[in-house]
Amino acid sequence: MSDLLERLRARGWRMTSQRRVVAEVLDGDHVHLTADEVHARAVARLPEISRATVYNALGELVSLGEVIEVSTDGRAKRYDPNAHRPHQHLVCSRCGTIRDVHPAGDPLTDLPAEQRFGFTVSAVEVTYRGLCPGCA
Amino acid sequence: MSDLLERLRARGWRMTSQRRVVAEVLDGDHVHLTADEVHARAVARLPEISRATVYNALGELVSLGEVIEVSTDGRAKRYDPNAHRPHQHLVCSRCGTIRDVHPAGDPLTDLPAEQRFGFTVSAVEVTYRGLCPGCA
DNA sequence: TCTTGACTTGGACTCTGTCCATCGTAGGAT
DNA sequence: ATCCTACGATGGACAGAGTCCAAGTCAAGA
Repeated sequence: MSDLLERLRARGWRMTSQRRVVAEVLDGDHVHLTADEVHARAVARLPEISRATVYNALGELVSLGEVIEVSTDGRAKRYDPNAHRPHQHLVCSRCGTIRDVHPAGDPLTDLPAEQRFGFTVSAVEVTYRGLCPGCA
Repeated sequence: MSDLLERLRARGWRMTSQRRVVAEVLDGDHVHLTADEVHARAVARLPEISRATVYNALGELVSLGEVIEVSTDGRAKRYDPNAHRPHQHLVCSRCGTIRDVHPAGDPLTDLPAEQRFGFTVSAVEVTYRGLCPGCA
């Protein structure tokens, strides 16, 4: 069904019912679930799936570049399946809602050479914080 | 001695030996210690100080706006006393070193209205990732 | 110096995530 | 269709980071 499952199979990812469920749970836009939330939704479809398996599958999806790990609050990491289009996050400070945003321009070039301290900069994470319409 | 202690006292922050030590440990530029690191350094000066007290003091310094909480790695939060000048962070992906950087321009204005989903955006966090000179 | 409310303590507890020995199974080989 | 086996799943113990609480202590104003 989903491209994600197709891509994973094509890359030789051994398919199990557990992995399929985890990948399916992560399908969609503006999805930013914690590992426990993924586990809870997976259990709804496959009651005996364990936490360790969910953590394993998430870790592999991240390694494969199919899912991005996001830590917006210093608590649980969240998993974002929108990995194929560079984007940033807009987070509500009250309720924690997260939206993906796509600003113009490349934030990487915003850091002038004299501010790089000799670092080789290869990525930028940007998090916009504020209140969502429901919490304002 | 430090402005920080003066400001805290002026704002009616009840001064104790424990709080003084925590504030002193956080003095300086490019300081980004975890709570446990702050505790370890505090213990060197005040052997009986407890972890809970360090957490309490750090939490209050953050509430007072004197220290910024930074989560760059999804592990322990780090505490940055450079709270009075807006800045961003440059993080080494290998060794974890953190530098404060001050790019030109206001990153808040980079997010166009049609990308705000009705949010009232009030802050931006930017983390540049790469390799430091020692790890490159 | 006294008093009192705020601060500190340390241990128990929660949450998030990792590790490991054992069991089960996907998928290639026959 | 069946068999094999290496890879994946399981769940319980463990670890790291942080919070909570009841009891004891102390800073600072009266």
